[in-house]
Amino acid sequence: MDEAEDVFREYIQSKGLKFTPERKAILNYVFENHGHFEVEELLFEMRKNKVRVSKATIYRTVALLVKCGLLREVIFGEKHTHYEHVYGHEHHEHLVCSGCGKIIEFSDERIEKFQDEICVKNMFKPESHRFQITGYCEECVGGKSK
Amino acid sequence: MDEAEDVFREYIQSKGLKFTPERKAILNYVFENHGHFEVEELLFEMRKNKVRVSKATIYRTVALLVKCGLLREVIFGEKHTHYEHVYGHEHHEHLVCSGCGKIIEFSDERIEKFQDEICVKNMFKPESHRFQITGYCEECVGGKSK
DNA sequence: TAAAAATTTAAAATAATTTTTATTTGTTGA
DNA sequence: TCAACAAATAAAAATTATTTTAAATTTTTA
Repeated sequence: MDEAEDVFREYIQSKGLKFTPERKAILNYVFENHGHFEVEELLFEMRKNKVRVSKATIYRTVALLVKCGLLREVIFGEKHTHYEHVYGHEHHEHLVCSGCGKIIEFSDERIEKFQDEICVKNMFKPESHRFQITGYCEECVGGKSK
Repeated sequence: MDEAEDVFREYIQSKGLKFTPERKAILNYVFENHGHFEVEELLFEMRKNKVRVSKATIYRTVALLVKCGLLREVIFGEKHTHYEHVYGHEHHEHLVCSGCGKIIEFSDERIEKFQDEICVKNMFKPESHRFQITGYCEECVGGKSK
């Protein structure tokens, strides 16, 4: 958590921006209270604790956190963006249950090798990848609501 | 193309829906003129040829085409949904260039094996997957505009 | 052909996100 | 210290993609 703050602070400063109380508060909430989250949730969580920041500031700050590599966007098929921690978590992929919305994380070193192999073949310089499997989790198999 | 129409017609009828001229026209444009496309493009293309259908109808029809397995949604990191043909194309994954937006398709049988292995391990019933690599294509490496 | 059902259009509504505008805060230097 | 400049904020308005609504039209069926 403190180290995440260092990374953010450093990024902020390198861009000639300011490490404002709002940015600090958002960073704290992002890294103390959530795994995957959405902007709306974060806002709600902060409001609940009487920490008042505007929605626009959250959107702008989260964008900064993505840019400096602390967060990444994850798209689960809903209309709004989900975010997850990059800092302090090893890279992983997702299983998304269409029944109950549950997210199961998994990782496998073979995926990176794969990526490299494919990129070499296509003369492509990879920056990131996303592997996502959609289907039904154990509990939802059988009573498939969709 | 004709076969795609058969699939659609069959689906439509199996659901007790109607194979209207609008639906037929949209199907034709989807399968004659496009690889990847967006609703807005499709609308534009049809208007250009004086084929008049409302945007709402396109959205509704495209959703039907997804449901019956002729199309699938692909998310490239933009705010609007992209669609691609499933019918007549084998399954593939995407390399998305952040520089110029180019999409390179690739496929590899190992990915399906992988999926199955991971799903068994997690007691998950897969329905679909998506593997996408973001980065820079040959031409864009060097002059990285982002 | 009349009545019911489904579909269409166009406009309004919605949802997520971005932009604008006026205000606030922080900093700088005379 | 205080004007003046830059950056950041809140709140509201704007935007974009998509969905819904309501009214009109088409199709099907009895």
